[in-house]
Formats: sequence, C-alpha cells, structure tokens
Amino acid sequence: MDESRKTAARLLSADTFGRTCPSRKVLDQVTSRWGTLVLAVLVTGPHRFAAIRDEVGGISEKMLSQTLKQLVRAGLADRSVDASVPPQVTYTLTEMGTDLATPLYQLVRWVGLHNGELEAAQRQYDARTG
Amino acid sequence: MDESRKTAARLLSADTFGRTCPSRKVLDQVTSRWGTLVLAVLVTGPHRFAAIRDEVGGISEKMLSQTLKQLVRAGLADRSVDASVPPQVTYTLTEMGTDLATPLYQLVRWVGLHNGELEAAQRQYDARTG
DNA sequence: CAGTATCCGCAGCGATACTG
DNA sequence: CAGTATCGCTGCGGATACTG
Repeated sequence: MDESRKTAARLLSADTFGRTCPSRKVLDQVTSRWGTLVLAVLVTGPHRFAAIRDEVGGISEKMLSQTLKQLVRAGLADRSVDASVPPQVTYTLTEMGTDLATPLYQLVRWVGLHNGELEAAQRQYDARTG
Repeated sequence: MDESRKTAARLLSADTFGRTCPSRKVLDQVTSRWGTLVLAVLVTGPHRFAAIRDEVGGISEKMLSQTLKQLVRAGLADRSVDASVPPQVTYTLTEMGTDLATPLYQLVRWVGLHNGELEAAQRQYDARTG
C-alpha cells in the first residue's frame, strides 16, 4: 500500500494495519463481539462450555461454539474431551493464548473499573451537544 | 486469583460480562472492527482525519467518521478544529483514552509480532482436520 | 452436556455522490 | 480537507429445533 502508512505500521513491527495482512484476521476474531469476552473468561482459568456460556451474558450457544472453534484453530485455546457420559469438554488457553489475552484482560478490567467515568463523559458530551 | 471460586465477573470488579452492563457498550465500540485499529493509531500520537484513513488500510471515510465520533463521545478522544482554509481537524487521545488504548496497543503489537506463529498454528490445525 | 443444523431479520458496512 | 447523505447488500448473530 501507500507510504503514508509508515508511522504506526513501523512502530508495530508488522503491518497489522494493512488490509491484506493475515494478522488482521486474528485481530478481527480476537476483538470480535464475543471473542474478547470469551478470552477474558478463559484467562481466569480453564472452563467448560456451559460455564463460559453462563459467565458471558447474552451469548448464544451457536456463537460460543463458533468463537471457541476459531480460538482453537488460531492456536489460542485447547479443547480437551473427557469421554464420559455425559461428556465433559474443557477449554484452556494455550501459552500463546495467555500471552495474547493478557492485554485483553487488562482492557476489560480497565473498562469495568472506569465505568463511572466513561458514563459521566458520555453524559457530558450528550448534554453539550443536545 | 486464588481466593476460592470467584467468577471472572467478580475478579473484574464490575460485571462487564453482564448483558445489560453499560460498560459492555464501550467495550463493544473499542473492540469493534475499526475501533481497535483507530485507537492503536492514535496512541502513537495526534493524527488528522486523512492521516488515520491512510494508515488504517481499508477503512471507509464513513466508518472512520463514525468511529471517531463514538470515541469522542465516550471521552476517549478530543477533536480540535483549526478554522483555516482548508480546515484542519486533529484527533488526540484524552488521558482516559491513552490509558484504555495502552493494553489495546499491546494487543495489536503482540499480534503483529507473533504473526508467523499464528499462521503456523492455523496451518497445523487445518492439516490435522482436513 | 455439548454441541450442530437451519432459517432469517436487520444493522453494519461498503460504495458512491455530494457539501461547507 | 473533512466530513455528511443515501442506497443496497451481506453476513453476523439470534431463535429454535435437533443429535451423539
């Protein structure tokens, strides 16, 4: 692409900003609607399917299944099946997954902690603009 | 992290996982398709509209405008207009925005740096499953 | 319990054209 | 230069039902 995109791209040591860069795919998955929350749950420890579903409010089983599949495919999570009845499936972050999820977890935590300030800022903006 | 069995929500000091929690709104914006990349650009310094557009590959002006508006509304970015001809508009992260964008920036950087490993893991998975 | 399969609405997004 | 307006579509994601 163009040379104007040099600054941040260079700082990032890889052109993740480029439209065609494969790392954008991973970034999109990880920062997808549910990807972030699922990773943030898994970073607190191994979880079973139903446990994740219950902890992430509002996620459908379809989307959870889909999201987990993507994470496993990307090498960020492991899926281990205990062949019992009923079956037990546990999801664990890989080492890569843990590395990646750490800043993500900090983000979620930050948002949670500063929820009040965020709401206040938004209210101010809305009042200012009408 | 060891104190008995606390849910991730508790560990996060706010129920960001809750469906109705307002902080989920912010999280969704920040981790949206373009939100992440725009914030990652701005964390490297103030940028003008066209500069961001050029640096984030593939973003349309409509989406950039929309994304920036959300960030300003959330109190994460400032918009300063230099009333000249042609006009100059510069976007800067607020202090809150910088705090929030830091882990996000680390995430983008991590993905960029580990692009190779990520691709390899995915190829392995695809080969394994056919 | 841990998924898969199917249908489908709607909003997110891209493309294009226009404006202060 | 820095946006806004409008249209049209695609695919995300919700709801529901079914299976090993």
